[in-house]
Amino acid sequence: MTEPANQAPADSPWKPSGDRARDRAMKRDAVIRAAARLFRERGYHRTSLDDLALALNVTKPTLYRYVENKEEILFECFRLGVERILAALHSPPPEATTARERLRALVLGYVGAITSEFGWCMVRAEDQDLGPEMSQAIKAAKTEIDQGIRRLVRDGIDEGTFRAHDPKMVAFALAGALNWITHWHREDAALTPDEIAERFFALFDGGLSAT
Amino acid sequence: MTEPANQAPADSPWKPSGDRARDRAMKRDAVIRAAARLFRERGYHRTSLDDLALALNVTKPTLYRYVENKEEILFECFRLGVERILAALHSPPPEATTARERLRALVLGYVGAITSEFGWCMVRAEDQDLGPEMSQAIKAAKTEIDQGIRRLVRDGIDEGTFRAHDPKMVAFALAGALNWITHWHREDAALTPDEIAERFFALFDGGLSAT
DNA sequence: TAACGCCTTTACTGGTGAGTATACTAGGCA
DNA sequence: TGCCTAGTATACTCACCAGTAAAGGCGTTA
Repeated sequence: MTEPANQAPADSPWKPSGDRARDRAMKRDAVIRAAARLFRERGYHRTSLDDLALALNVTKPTLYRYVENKEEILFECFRLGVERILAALHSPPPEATTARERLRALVLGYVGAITSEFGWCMVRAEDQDLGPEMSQAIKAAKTEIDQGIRRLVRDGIDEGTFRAHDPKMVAFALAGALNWITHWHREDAALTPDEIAERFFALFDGGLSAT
Repeated sequence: MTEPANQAPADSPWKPSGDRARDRAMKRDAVIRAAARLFRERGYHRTSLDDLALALNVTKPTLYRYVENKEEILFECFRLGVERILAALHSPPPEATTARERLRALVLGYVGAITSEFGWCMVRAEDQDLGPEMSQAIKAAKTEIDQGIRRLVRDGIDEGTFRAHDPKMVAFALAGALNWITHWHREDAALTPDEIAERFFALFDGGLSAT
């Protein structure tokens, strides 16, 4: 997730003092996180860079030292959120051997990501707001997640753990239910992410499990 | 849904010829529908009223004869979509007696509404884009739907038809899965709305049903 | 034909917000 | 001491867009 703090060749006389590079990275990170929070509160289009700068106690031109443009901020928010989901998908805990257990691990990780400050950006960010390359990257990540869920469902059916449902519809339904959490979790945070995940899993598990 | 065509007192000499009033209503309707399609394609903020006017072969000031402002257009799109869902919720077919059957009817109606041209507006329209009264109305409608689903689930549990799940979480999961359809149905319209509804219902029914 | 009202257009205003040119400040280094 | 660089601020430009003022057709009615 975080890049190595120092990208200059080690022997370069220009090597920044290290503190500086770390400062820069931290500041950039603060920009992204503050933006994620504002986007979640007000939406992308209703958040101006002046608003964002104000929230960080700086002015707009300062932001541009850490970030190319507004699009890049949105994209980074998206990326940071989605990476957590991909991690949950591709690195299930070693004790999760059956498809059912791997699905449970995925749901736990997914809910964690979606309830993070980046959840909104992952779900509500519209591809339209991004240039073609970034939009493409987002679409690819979403496809990867979708295919991963479908495969999990298919594996479960092959194993005999799950009833024969249409994997595509199950994947869509599950992703939808999970993504929708961003719409209600802020106002209604009665449950912790893990509690939500367990209940969602129980519901879908009941719908999938054989007998 | 449609107002009486003529709101002037019947004895008024100003009574419009009837055709005129019908024309007006049809034109207004065309504005709303065209807007719904554009919003779905490009998003609300990326659709200018000039775009909308162009799509209708008129110019922007013309739109303002049929509509107060851009907000009202969005609100109407939302309203038209949500009314279908409320209808499905409050007027289940008479043969649907058990909670399970009423839930199935709701899912069918919900999917129909969400796959309509107004689906996008219902789901993606951000309250933030609307003034306080309209935003309030939208929130009220959403709450009504949410409470309706919860009650349906609770009824099913009371009847013994459904297993004991947390009704709130079930309602959130179901609404999320259904709302999410807008995100994939346009590009992936391999199934008809009714087919989608049946599969979604089967999945949730499996998750809910006692044994 | 004349007069009225409805619909539409052309041509504007005003505000907002992304992005930038330029100048100022402070710390590291000679 | 004086220079260089990173970081910041002030003060803009430029485009876009919601909404409007004013005037030009056009059908209907008298």
